[in-house]
Amino acid sequence: MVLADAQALLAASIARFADLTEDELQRFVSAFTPARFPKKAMLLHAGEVSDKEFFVTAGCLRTYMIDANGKEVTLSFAPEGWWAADLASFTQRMPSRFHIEALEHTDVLAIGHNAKEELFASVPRLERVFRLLVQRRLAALQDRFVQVLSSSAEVCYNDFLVKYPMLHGRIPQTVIATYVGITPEFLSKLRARAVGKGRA
Amino acid sequence: MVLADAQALLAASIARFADLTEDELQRFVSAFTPARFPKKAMLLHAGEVSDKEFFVTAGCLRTYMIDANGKEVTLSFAPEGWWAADLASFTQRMPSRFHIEALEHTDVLAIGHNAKEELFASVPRLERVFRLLVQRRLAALQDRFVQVLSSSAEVCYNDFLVKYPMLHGRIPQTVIATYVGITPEFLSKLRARAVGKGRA
DNA sequence: CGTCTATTTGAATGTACTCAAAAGCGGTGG
DNA sequence: CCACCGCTTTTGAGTACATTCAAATAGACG
Repeated sequence: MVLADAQALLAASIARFADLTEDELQRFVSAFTPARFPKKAMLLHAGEVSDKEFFVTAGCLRTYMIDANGKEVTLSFAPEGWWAADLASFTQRMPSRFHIEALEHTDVLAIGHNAKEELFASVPRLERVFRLLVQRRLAALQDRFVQVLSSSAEVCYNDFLVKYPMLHGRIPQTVIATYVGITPEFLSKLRARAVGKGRA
Repeated sequence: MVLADAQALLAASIARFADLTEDELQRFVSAFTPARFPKKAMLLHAGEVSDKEFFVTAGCLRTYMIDANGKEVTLSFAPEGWWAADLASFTQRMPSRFHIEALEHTDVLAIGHNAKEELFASVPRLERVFRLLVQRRLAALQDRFVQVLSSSAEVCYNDFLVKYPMLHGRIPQTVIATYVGITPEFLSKLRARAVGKGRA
């Protein structure tokens, strides 16, 4: 993807939240630095203090953690047009509990802590934009949380398919299982059952 | 609780996030209106557009929803010093998916949508403070989410006890069960087992 | 006390897990 | 071109965790 296209995607994703002037949008976009990562690259290791927020313009990132039993738990995927970051670590300068990994060859626009603070100083209205963005993420996580707490594995898996249709066939089932919160073996059995019921 | 004490609690809870002047703090606190609710009062019904954010100064609120199968799922409790609100509904003016209920006779300081916007206009730095507050809530929910997805019911219940020690004995077990994500019967069995292991 | 609701207990069932092994699939070298 | 390797996915048997439904018991409140 050409850099200008990536920047346009970023600008579009933020423009929904506030009426920014051309100049403000320009300053916003140019605060980000492009970067690309090969498949399996680790963009953040648990224990590090995160200094980047990533906006994905191509490929896909995964944010996950290792639980007390050594099992991976996937918090979210970030395909094109989505954000990935450990905000707690980024904002509060504390060690991250999450890993961020490239599931594919992935292009991002990244912004560091200092650049973000300077951006806020330069365009104070963005403070509000980012608050709204974080609130959306909170609302989205609330949804997912309530669903996991109240639904069967089958429902959660179907929800993954609906929520991330663009990831169909791009992600190994072992990884999807860590998102749904089940074992890969059981996910395989769910899929077999779904085929029997007439779904591909 | 005397109003002044309640306001002091609110001021203290916000002062951790930014160095505000006396004047700013004063404007912040006086944007809130005190209110009190009897046990079982509904502060917000799902389907309504939420127009209040609540800061609890005495008693306890519960934020929950009814899932597709008609079961209650508790997102969070808000005892003294905690916040309760459906931010998605409040910010985006959309129908709430959550109910907010008083589990006890509860005193709050409440702020409506207009008052909050005026407050932001009057003290722009608060925009940042609220962003940080929301980020904390997001981080807290991430923790809880990962735990629910990766831990047994027993671990989740113990975590409730650790997280909300001040609620010990104040909340019916049927409600705690909706927080942990299990049936009240099974929670009872967990407790029986814990007693056998030597815990009260 | 009696009534209402909350909690506990028990038996049968279902959902998802573990462990083990087999099958599929893409790449690589002979 | 195919035989083999390593990795992912599937299948199966046995087990553990949690649920449902039903009934007994305990607490709270008038």
